[in-house]
Amino acid sequence: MSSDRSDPISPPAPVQADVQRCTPNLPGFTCGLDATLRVVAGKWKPLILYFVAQDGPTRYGELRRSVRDVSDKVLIQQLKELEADGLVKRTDYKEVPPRVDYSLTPLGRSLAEALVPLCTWGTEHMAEVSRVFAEREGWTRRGHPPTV
Amino acid sequence: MSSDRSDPISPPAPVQADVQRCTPNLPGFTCGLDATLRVVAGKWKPLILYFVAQDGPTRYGELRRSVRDVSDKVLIQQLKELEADGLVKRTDYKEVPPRVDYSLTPLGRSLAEALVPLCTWGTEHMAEVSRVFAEREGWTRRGHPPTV
DNA sequence: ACAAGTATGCACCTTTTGGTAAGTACCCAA
DNA sequence: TTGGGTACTTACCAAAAGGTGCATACTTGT
Repeated sequence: MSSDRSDPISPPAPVQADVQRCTPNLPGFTCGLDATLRVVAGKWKPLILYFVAQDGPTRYGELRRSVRDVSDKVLIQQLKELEADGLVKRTDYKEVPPRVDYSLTPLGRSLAEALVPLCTWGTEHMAEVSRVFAEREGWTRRGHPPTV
Repeated sequence: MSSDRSDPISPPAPVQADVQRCTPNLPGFTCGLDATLRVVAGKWKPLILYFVAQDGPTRYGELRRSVRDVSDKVLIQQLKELEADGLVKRTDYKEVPPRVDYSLTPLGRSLAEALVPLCTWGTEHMAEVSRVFAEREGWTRRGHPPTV
């Protein structure tokens, strides 16, 4: 027991309290962040939300062309999940060459707003991140994402 | 050709301009959101960032116990990536029973702050999300995440 | 002496995710 | 008639992501 754990080198213990503690629980998740992550997990979901938030009701084909490099299968699939999670609303106009569009529900809109800081952060630190990524690997860890 | 595209059913065209448009480009990514997502992608990364942001320098074992259900392999791996991306700093005290701790770099701290709205959103809408998830599937799509 | 804790590394394997390509049913323009 | 566009669906696959379990080297507690 000789040693106290007081360290010779350790930093001045920042103790940042600016980031609030998550509120624990509810049936499924353990904290807010956890809940959010489950809903936005999916390669294109944040982008989709962002797109629709910007453009308002968006037709499938339009979305398809905007979210570059996404395949039909996956786009549809993610849209379905977003719909099932109550974030987007699908409107089928029952027209003869099919016409469908997607818009955000109030819930989806609020999530899109919560994504803004992430977008801002990325924009502000893109140079740094870019540099780090560049020296690390052979780029494009896998055909890289869209254009928003 | 008969039809103008004015729709019979469409909603009042919300046109939400509150969500700003992403600033296009830089070598690798296409927008800020894209850049951010690449860095925080990983099942436990946001949680790790959040944890360390709250607790300050955190020892490996401590983190391991906090981020429940994560395996050593993956935790280490994600920590390495976060370190390589300049978000966390690893400090090895070179002591004899190994002692190491992880803390956030300024960059990491700023990201953690950008995550706050997501945490808040999740907390506020946990009930809704929870309900939807509940009726959808056999719960725990895969042993569910941690406690933060 | 032996179990446990410390911070990893490594081999192997399963799950998840995403992608490709083709098909559907219907319309319009060339 | 052929070709293109609309909004999907399905079957089949490849790759990424994550998990399990064992090993290391050394110390402390029992």
